[in-house]
Amino acid sequence: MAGYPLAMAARDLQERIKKLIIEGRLVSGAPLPTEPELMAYLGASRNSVREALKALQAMGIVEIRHGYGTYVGAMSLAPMIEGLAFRTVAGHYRGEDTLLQLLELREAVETGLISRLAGRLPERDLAELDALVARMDQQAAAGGDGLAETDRAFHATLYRGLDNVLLGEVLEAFWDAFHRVHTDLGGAPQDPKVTCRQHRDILDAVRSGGAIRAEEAIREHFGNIRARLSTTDPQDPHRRHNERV
Amino acid sequence: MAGYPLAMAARDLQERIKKLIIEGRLVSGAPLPTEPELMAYLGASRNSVREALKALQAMGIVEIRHGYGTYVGAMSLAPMIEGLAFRTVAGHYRGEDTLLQLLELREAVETGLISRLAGRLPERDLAELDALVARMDQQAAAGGDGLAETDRAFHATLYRGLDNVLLGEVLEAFWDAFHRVHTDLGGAPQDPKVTCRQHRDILDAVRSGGAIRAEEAIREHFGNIRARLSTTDPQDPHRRHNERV
DNA sequence: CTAGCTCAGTTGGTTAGAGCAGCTGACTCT
DNA sequence: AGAGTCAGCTGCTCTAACCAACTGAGCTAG
Repeated sequence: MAGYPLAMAARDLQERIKKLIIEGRLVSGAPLPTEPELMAYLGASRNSVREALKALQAMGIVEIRHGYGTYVGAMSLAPMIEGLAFRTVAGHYRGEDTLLQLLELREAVETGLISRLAGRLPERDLAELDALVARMDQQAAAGGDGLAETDRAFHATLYRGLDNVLLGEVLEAFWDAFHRVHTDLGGAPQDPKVTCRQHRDILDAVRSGGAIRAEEAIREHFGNIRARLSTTDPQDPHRRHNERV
Repeated sequence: MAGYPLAMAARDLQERIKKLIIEGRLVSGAPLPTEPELMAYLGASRNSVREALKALQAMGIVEIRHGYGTYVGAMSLAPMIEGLAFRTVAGHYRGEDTLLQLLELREAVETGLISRLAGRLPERDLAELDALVARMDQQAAAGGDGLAETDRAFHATLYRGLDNVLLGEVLEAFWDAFHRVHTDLGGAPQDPKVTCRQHRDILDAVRSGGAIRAEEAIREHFGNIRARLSTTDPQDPHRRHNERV
């Protein structure tokens, strides 16, 4: 309609919108043109524009707010979590050990990284970790509410010391994906007390500076989760099925 | 239209299609219902169904082939590469050191993992790595064509020894994202000879079993790439701009 | 004068129907 | 029997209309 090759629109539309963001140096949250404006600019129908936006939204590149506008997305790793989670669940229901694989991925990466942290964490982070373990204790003593969130925070805070935002996000994404699939599949929750003690062990090891001891602490932690996994992972994963995928 | 809540269609459509895959135990490549069939099954218009499919396609969950049908996707980490690459490019053009961050992510993870491989790789893999380094030598002597692909294969083969398919895919995804962004941004290619020697060093270290030496070899390799990065990363990244992304 | 409500206008969400484009497989003509 | 053709599936794009969510200006009541 506007002098374009008249074929293969969809794929290109996404690229052109991306280009718009790149070349405009747009930061997350910056407003994008409205749908009618995009139609004019891209020379495509409303429909095609919307399909492109939907795809970009799925990748976290744009954010669409009904009745408000379209904006540059947060570009978090949320889509990656989504993808990993689905992939894991789908594989699981076909009888593959994908959840275990995901756990091993976390274990491999975290054991590899923990030794670089031993004895190198600033007091400020250590104090924060202390507080988190303390809270964990409380939550474990009570029903165990909110324990997962504290666990997440612990790992996040731990690897913040590596001083790489991206790395931190990736690890959080792995944690999220695992946790989400685990609960969606109705996996058995950990024993709060054991989990708590293991986190304290990790913190102690990192504080005292022993790289090898830290690695062992992490490995034991994951070993515990893994044990729980296999006890509740019968051949027929049909048992329970949540709405969320 | 078909007795459904009459609101909030789009988001749910994706979930329902996912559910279709999960509950059908569909493997990658299995055919999905056609658009008209999905319209009937989901009780939504063509347009909404297509938007949902587009989003799922962007996540690698379905694959759409024009004139042929819709199929369950490969669920590879390709979307994650896409997302990472865009995020990196966008940040770069806003003056952030995202490419360096991505490289450091790779370095952190790979240095963490290499020690677990030292002395543990089966002879079969070592031989394959030998062949790859040899090919690298050839390609370095010639113009340097195909060197990148060999580099990729080297890293992929190396971490195959960790015996976790998912981990291997994640590392490959990081490699792909970095390589793609680096070339798209017109970064300076490595010195083929240096790269070649460093890969041989890594292989030697892994073969001889020295965990620490292996780590050092990896670190030196990445240090080299990093040095190249900073020499060609002026304050104004405007210099060149590719079509892709 | 201000606090709160209302409503018009903007933005995205959904539907409908028509026609275009790529692929397959059976049918036909040589 | 083989090769070309065409009917029919498939997904792709467009147009046009209406629905639904949100904002903000303006009005009303206190």
